[in-house]
Amino acid sequence: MERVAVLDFETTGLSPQQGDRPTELAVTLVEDGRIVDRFQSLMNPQRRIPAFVTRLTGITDAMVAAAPPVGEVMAEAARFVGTLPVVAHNAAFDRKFWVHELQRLGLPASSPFACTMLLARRLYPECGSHRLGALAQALQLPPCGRAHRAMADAEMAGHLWSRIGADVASRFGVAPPGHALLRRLQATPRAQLQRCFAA
DNA sequence: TGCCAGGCCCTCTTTAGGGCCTT
Repeated sequence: MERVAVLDFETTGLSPQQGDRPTELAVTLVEDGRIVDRFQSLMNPQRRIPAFVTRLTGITDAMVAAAPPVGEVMAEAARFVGTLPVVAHNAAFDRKFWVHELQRLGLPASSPFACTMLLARRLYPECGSHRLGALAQALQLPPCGRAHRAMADAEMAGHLWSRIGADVASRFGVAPPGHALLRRLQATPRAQLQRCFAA
């Protein structure tokens, strides 16, 4: 499979439009089913992290106080990702923070995003939950450490992306599918999947 | 403590409502 950048944000909340900002970003570069490179950094959001988010992620105000500012980390991450296509779990969430922060810096943010959650809903409807951790358990993906930390989740999503590619290749009898084909698949109603690959 | 937003998907739908998923 082609090289992609799988990313995961930890943030102060759900909406950059409401003032929420990233506290941590991890990126794994995945190629042919393997993680070939990694980027990770905490960042200082310059606002308090809600208590329930700290309970969820383990990331505290003290941890990010000593971290570089968001803009510095995002610029470095953008260089690391370059022109690679991007993958994330529930990509709509990560994409809005990626675009919002890069636009603040005046940097381009036009990378296409593929979503492992939308793909998993189509490919694994028998899974009761399509949360990242539940999918990793159901599909017996390799263990990745503490959930809800950026690198663990980026690695987990990378393994899920590789598994999805392998399953699409075997289920539909196609060569290892690329990012563009899987983006087309994630936007195709389940009942039309066979037609998608026959095209 | 649990909410915030927003896109997707399913159904008791389609001129809508509610659950899932991300932090």
